[in-house]
Amino acid sequence: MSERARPTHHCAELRRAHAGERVVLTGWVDRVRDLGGLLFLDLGDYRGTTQVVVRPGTDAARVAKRVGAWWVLAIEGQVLAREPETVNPAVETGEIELEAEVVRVLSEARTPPFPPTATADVAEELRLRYRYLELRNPRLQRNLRIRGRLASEIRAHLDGHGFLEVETPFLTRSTPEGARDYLVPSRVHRGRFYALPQSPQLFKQLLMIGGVDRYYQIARCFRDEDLRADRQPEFTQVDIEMSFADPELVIEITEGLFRRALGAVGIEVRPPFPRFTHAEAMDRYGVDRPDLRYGAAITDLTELARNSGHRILDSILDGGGALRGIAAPGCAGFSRKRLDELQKVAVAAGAGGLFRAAFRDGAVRSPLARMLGPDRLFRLLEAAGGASGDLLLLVAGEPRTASVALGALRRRLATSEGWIGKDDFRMAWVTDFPLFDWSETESRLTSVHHPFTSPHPEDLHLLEDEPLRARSLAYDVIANGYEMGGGSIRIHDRRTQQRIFDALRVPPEEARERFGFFLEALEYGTPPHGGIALGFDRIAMLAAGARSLREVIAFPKTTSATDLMTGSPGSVRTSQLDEVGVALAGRRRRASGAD
RNA sequence: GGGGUCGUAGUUCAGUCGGUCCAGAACGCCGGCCUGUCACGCCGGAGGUCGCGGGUUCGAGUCCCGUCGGCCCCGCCA
Repeated sequence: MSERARPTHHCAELRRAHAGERVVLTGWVDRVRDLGGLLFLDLGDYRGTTQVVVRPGTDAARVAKRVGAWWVLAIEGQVLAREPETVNPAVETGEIELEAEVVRVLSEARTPPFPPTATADVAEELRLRYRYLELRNPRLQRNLRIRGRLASEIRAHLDGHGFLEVETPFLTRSTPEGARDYLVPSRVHRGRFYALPQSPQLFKQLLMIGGVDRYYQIARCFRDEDLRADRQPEFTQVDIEMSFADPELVIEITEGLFRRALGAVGIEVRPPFPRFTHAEAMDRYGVDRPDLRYGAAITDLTELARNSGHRILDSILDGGGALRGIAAPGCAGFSRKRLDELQKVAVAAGAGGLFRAAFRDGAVRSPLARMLGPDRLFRLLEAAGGASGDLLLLVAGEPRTASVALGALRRRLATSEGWIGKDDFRMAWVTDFPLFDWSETESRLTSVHHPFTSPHPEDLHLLEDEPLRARSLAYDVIANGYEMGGGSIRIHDRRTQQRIFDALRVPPEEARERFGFFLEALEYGTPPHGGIALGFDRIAMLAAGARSLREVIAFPKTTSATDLMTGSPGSVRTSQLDEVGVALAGRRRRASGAD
């Protein structure tokens, strides 16, 4: 009688051809069907299940009578081909069963708070608290396997292109700009703090200076900001940097990476990906990460609409405004209620109002018809790429605002009208981002990308006088309306870097204090370099067809950045605080639970 | 920081206008019966801080205020 617990086969492996073999299976009890005499139990793991038959009166039966769901067993016995009338065609292993001779209980199990293999209707709060149980669910098993496969393919791709995987510190220092840092107090240096990296940005540039001319890392990053379905406080970037690179090289390597990694999980993307300048993306789609899985792009109709006789429209256009529109396919029959909803969406997105025209059966219905006339409305429809049956939605106003509002309508309609095919996957590049934008709250310029992004060489002369018109050598890679990553060619000379800090109004003493080491490094022979950082969790999320990053992270956090399983963040003893020289601000002390 | 939404047996939910609702169902769990089941079946049983605190009321799961937690969104996220 063998005492071994090591399986000879896994639970989805046995077939008719194994009949007669003596095997050992290990796994969880999925279900027990005790018929009083005969007892069946399904033994399984993430690969599948195998039916075990236990005969009455045997030693195996005496043990099997006790077991419950999710006990861990090793079962030794002989594989039997089932009689034709007892074959279960719904199960891969349904042609055989294992006749138990020895049932060993490796582990008993409490009844789980929810059935791990059927979690669809279970409150997420509960699933997160017992995440290790939910991980047994086939959906999460599949997602984790997709994620793991992506990581290994990405490594293989980059290794194959001469990139070296290098780790960079987690305990580093806070940098200005960007998100809030997670801080770690120093015990040795009271009153000083490490910051967890928001990205390995400076380190990867220093690796270029250090002669590692092709670097990558699948790196954890930390940002203490409010969360969303597609944002976690700690997340993973595929961080890539290379010396002597131009945007074309970065794009080529990245496209190859996506083709290989996504291809390995059954998603075909075909480089070269289409490209849009940031200005084109904003004008045509009203966002900097357009979803290309559906049409209804935005068209500028200003010239066709001039001198319409419509008082409001004319005054907007004469004042330098634009008329832009989208043709929503098949939406001509929308009810008054649905049109009102669209109006609300447009106004919430900044539009002053929403004009519309519905085209059906060679006729047009529109509040604009009386002033513009049907012929002009049909010309607008044609210019917007529409046809009979479509609903033309028009926004007049400041050109960019009009596009942003129409972009919001486009996204809303894509969801409500089912414009998105289930297996569509469309990637693209957005290039020529502005270098700066204006922060109303801080009354100063801020970097659109980050302060180490190279200005576009043609726009260097704009930095001091017209900085908001300056473009950068930054690029984003997008998929299905999500930003999948972004990168840039970096500044590699000290003087240009200084001009950027000046434009950002970073005080010289602060620049020196917080990354003097980096500015100094730039003075010791810096190769031109650039790279990209890809949002690995989002790649995995889209590859898995999931709607939330929590679906592709083994142990994710809630939208309030807590871990319901471990209870983090947790309180610490006062002695621990004393050790690191931290005192809680008065009224918070009790609330935080420190004791 | 703001808005929305949800919170009732282990789980998923129902619970009408505030009153036979000392809160029900299904699944799960426990016990009994059952030798070809595979969502086994049949019979029986146990199981509740209606998230928490306060208020209104003769009476609150239900109404009001506050608060905690999950999720979604805006701000924020170079």
